[in-house]
Amino acid sequence: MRKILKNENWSPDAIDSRLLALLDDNARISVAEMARAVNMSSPSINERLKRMEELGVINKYTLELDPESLGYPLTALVRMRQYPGKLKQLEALIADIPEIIECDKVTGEDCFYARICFQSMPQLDDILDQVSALADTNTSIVKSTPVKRRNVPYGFKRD
Amino acid sequence: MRKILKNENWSPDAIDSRLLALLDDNARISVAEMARAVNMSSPSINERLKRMEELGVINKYTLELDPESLGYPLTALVRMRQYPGKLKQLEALIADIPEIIECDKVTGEDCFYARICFQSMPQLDDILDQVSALADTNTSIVKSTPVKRRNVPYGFKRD
DNA sequence: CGTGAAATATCATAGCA
DNA sequence: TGCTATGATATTTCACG
Repeated sequence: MRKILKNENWSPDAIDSRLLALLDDNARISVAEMARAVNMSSPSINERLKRMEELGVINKYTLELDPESLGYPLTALVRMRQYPGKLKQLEALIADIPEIIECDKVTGEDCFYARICFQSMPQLDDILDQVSALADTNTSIVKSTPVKRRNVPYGFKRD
Repeated sequence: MRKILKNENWSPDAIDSRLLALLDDNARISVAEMARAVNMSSPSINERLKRMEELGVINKYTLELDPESLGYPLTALVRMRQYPGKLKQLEALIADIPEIIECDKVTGEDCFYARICFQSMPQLDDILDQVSALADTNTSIVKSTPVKRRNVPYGFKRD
């Protein structure tokens, strides 16, 4: 599953799109079942998957875990702006806290946007205390999620 | 893979954690290979997976696609505050734009945080124009991603 | 790119510790 | 919860259009 080249001009055909949809829905579906779904042979499905993996279109097959079941019922979105000279330290701290499940460096006033999942308010407080030594923070608690994380559009071009 | 009950007190044991790690890394790994990795039989691994699926710990097996390969090299994080009386319309619009790959409703001044992937600046402009009819927006462009989206911690409790 | 067929590996279930 | 054994499926490779 190593990316062989940056393919600027690849685009899925109708079959690829359907395969991606099937895998998006359940990445453990068998090749045989996908083959049946699109009326093709298993070997050709296999080749298509290999191709998409090697092109880097498919980054990985993975799990979506339920945070609540694992004891993390709450999520916060935190904007951070590091204090002068603290950038490296802040990046290291962020990478080191497993409850920070995503962090982007952005343009504009706030430098980082982080997504933090937490078990209780005291735990969030503890994490924010650590971060506050290195950055100004602005925290919002997630009340609901109108759009759950989904993949980029992968339907074939019908322009 | 239907969630049977909200299990407040479940927590993975050492074997479960290793299985989750294997699946997190590659959700298409065979049951037999997992069994080998943890020195157990395939049927018992199968049962553990079923249990975690039914408990709702494992939400789904899915794909991680590479946005760039699919023509979406850019990401923006947008904070939105809807205009009076426009909440429902805004939520409908957000759900309808496939380039908005995630959206949370939060406490505080800004009501929504959205993640938008886009192909070009004109496309982002177009999307923001649509949103701007219903809400104030504040947009940041992602420059880099120090922590890529990862799952909640699932190592077994070693307190 | 696609296929069919055959060797190998895997999965699912039943029966039992 | 776990194991072994087994028949049914799935995967993968190959020669070929």
